[in-house]
Amino acid sequence: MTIIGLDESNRSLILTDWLVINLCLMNLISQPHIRQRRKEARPAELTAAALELFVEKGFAGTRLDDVASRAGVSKGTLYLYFDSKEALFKAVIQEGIVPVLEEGSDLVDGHKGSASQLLRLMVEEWWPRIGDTHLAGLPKLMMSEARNFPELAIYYHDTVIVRGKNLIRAILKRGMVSGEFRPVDMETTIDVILAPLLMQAIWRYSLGACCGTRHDAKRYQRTHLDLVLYGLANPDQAPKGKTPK
Amino acid sequence: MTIIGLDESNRSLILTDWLVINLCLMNLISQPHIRQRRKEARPAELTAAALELFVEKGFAGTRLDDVASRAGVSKGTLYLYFDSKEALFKAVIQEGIVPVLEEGSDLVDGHKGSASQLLRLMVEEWWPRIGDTHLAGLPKLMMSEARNFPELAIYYHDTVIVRGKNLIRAILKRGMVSGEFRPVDMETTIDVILAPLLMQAIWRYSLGACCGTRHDAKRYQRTHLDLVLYGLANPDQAPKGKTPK
Amino acid sequence: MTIIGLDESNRSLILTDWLVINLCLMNLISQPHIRQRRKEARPAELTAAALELFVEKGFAGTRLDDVASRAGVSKGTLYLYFDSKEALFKAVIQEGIVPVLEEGSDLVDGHKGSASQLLRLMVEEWWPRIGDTHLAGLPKLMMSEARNFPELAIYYHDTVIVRGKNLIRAILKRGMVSGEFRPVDMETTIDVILAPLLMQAIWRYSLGACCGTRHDAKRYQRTHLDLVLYGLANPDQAPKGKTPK
Amino acid sequence: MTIIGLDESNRSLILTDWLVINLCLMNLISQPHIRQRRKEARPAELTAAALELFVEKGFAGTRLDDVASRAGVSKGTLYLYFDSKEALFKAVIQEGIVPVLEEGSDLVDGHKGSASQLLRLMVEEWWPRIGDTHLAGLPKLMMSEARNFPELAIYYHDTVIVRGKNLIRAILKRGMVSGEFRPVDMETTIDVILAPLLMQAIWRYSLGACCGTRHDAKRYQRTHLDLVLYGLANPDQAPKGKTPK
DNA sequence: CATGAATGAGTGTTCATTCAT
DNA sequence: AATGAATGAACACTCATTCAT
Repeated sequence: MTIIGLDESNRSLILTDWLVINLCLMNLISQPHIRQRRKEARPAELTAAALELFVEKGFAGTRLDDVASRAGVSKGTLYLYFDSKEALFKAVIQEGIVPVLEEGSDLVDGHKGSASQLLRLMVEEWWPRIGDTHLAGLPKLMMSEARNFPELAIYYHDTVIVRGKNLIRAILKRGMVSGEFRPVDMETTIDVILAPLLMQAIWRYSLGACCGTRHDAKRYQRTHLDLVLYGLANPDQAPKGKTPK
Repeated sequence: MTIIGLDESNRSLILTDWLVINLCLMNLISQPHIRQRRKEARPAELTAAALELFVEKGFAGTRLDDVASRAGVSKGTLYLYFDSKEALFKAVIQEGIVPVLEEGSDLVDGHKGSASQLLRLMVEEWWPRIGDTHLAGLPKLMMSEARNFPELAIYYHDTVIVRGKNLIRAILKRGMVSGEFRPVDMETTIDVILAPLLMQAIWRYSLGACCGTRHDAKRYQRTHLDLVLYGLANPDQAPKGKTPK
Repeated sequence: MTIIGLDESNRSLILTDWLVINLCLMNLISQPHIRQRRKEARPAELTAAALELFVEKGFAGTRLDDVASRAGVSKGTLYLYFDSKEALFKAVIQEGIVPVLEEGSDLVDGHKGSASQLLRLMVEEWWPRIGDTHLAGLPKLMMSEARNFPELAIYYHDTVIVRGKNLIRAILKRGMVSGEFRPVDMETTIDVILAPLLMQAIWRYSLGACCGTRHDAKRYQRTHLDLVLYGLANPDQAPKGKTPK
Repeated sequence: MTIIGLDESNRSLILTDWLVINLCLMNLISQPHIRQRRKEARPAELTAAALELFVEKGFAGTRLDDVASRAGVSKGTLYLYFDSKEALFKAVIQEGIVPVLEEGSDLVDGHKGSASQLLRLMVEEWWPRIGDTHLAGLPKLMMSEARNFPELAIYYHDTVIVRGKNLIRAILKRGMVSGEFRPVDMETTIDVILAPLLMQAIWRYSLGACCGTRHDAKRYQRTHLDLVLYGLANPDQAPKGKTPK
């Protein structure tokens, strides 16, 4: 196709042109720029397709044929970019977790208001940036496959979980220092606060996809925040009878 | 059976006869019992083995050979009791969910004290009865495989999830009626309260099994309860400055 | 069951009786006469069941489970009488071919009338004695499995085919000697005469069992005989314009 | 395709260019052709191998491993072309029955001579075209497996048997109309005439393959024709004392 | 004798991986 | 770079055979 386009604009090719062409063809038809652009997009297209299928069927239940055809390429092509199914899996995980936590960190560092406001901000931002994204499939995928890929699980843990918890820890610490939050057991509180967020993501890609009584994400988060902020509120300081903000 | 019939029709046997008979028949009778017991125990042994492996590796990743050998039988034997891998999976799920929710329901109905105490009781009982059991693998398994077995997911949802939520709903309703809990959005609150429990179980059989910074279940639950009860406490009623019990 | 019947008629058993009984039981409950009779019938019941199934599904396609349950026994019992599936198959063949050819031979030897009449008699007797019997399944079975059991095929060939051909040969010879039949190539004629009989049997247990436009066996045989006798009739001798008898 | 498009738009290429191109591309083009040819030939190679083995061992007794290795490929390759063992079986049957009956029909329609000659021609042609071919295994295979594949048996019946009988019927009708043949029962006569042909094919792939006293096909057919034509000859018309031709 | 639970070798089928083009 | 035909190891499932009872 490419070649046809190329020669359609050169109806009077002479021998030298042909030699050039042949040289190109001998390189197994080297790809012009349009292809080039796609070529760079390929890995991302493949991991995107793979993410969806891994999340849906699990690692072992996913066929590379399906991944390839969902990405619009042949199965062989997949192996140009990934050495094995496992390598693809790892790429899916690693690609999925890179970007977001940086922003969270910036958010925390740059924030000027109260810890409550910051926590609210974090939770509210989590939904559009992760929870409502395909990225939200990652937690479910990682939970499902952790024991089949322990090293990867550790990597995920250290890169995502630990850093996510760091964000919450920073907020809690700030709130407790300022007296806005009552003193609580730090580490377990972090887990308890995060659990509903994670469960929401996991649910969405598991039971929620089957027997979904439509889930109102916004309401769920509002309730979550409400409960957590109430639960953290320092009774000695906060004005009584008022919802903590 | 034959033997039983035989002694029922001979009521005039005296002790010595029985000794003779018993000695003679011992190797005809006693071993069948062992066999019998084994035969009846087999399905449970197999589903137990299967549960462990399904939870660990996922459905597709589990080899029936492994299930069989973990149960101490050959692969063929497995097929005496289950028609297919899928049938085994379904049996694992169904067998796992039968027993516990009844007790929960009784607990709620029979409780005399405050809603807070009841909620505390529920959460505290959940751990030894489910969370600390192999049954706790079920949520993780179901989350992982829901989309591969949608009908089963619906069954699980209706049988376990819905009924579990009913328990919490009953408690919340009681507390809100009595004024012990402040008014909150019922349905989402239920989910938010349950999420940390479920996450704890899921975690235990996923990332927790790999990168477990030893998880202190008791402390986690104490914090969870603390946060929830604080968060639900009715500020108009509860004595200020005091941790809700 | 047997035992129950036995002790129901002896409500006042004393010790010695019990010793006798126990001795019997130690022999693993020796079988009374009713059983005995069945015991002798067992092999025949089993081969009968096996014949049907082998004919229907072929050797490899037949499950011993099915054979046993069609004969009303358990699979283990089958192995009390036959060492292996192959042994059962051989028994089926051997049992099926024993009886009939003797009679044919007697028929030929004792016959006084014309060769035509004898041939007609043979063909007509073939139907009720073999063709309309389960035995007619044997040719189909043997054809199907000959190459899987060459030695058995040779045995069958020598025992059935050769002897069957001998019968026809004797008749043809007699007819040719007497001038009733015109001279023909003996050996191939025998085959050509037998072929429709065999095909009829084979058909019945193969395509005829599926897409049977109801097959009128009598008419088929009449036509066969008619064609053969016409075809063999000696034009120099037979009264012209008259159907040969 | 690319290459073709390329040269279509370059009509001014001269011979030398083409030589260059051909040399360069030779290893890009010529080998695909070989592949292509193989790829298209594969199904036929596979069904050919399968036919042999199915005829020899029966459907259930044939291992796909053997089919594949007889065709010179691996077992997996077989599944690129056939969905299942059963699909392969059906392909074997369907592929085997397509071609020959058309010719027979043409033969009958175009024939000018006597019905006897036509019948002789049909029978004589049958041997080199079918009887002496691997196709002759089909009847044996179909007989053996009819009851395991009833729908296929019906298809075979309607496509092969019925049409084969139509050919004979047409000949008989012609001969009876012309007075060449005496009046006989049409339908059963067809069967009786065909039976020796079919038996010959079946025999060849069953007992004949084991205990073959070498079978003289030509002589067998001559006798068959001789007997049939004598048997059909109209005594009112045919010159007496003369073998019908 | 009779049973049927247990076995494990064998086979149909799938699918990750390779490689010639 | 891309394809897809080919491979073969792996696994679900079957069934002839054994054996404890």
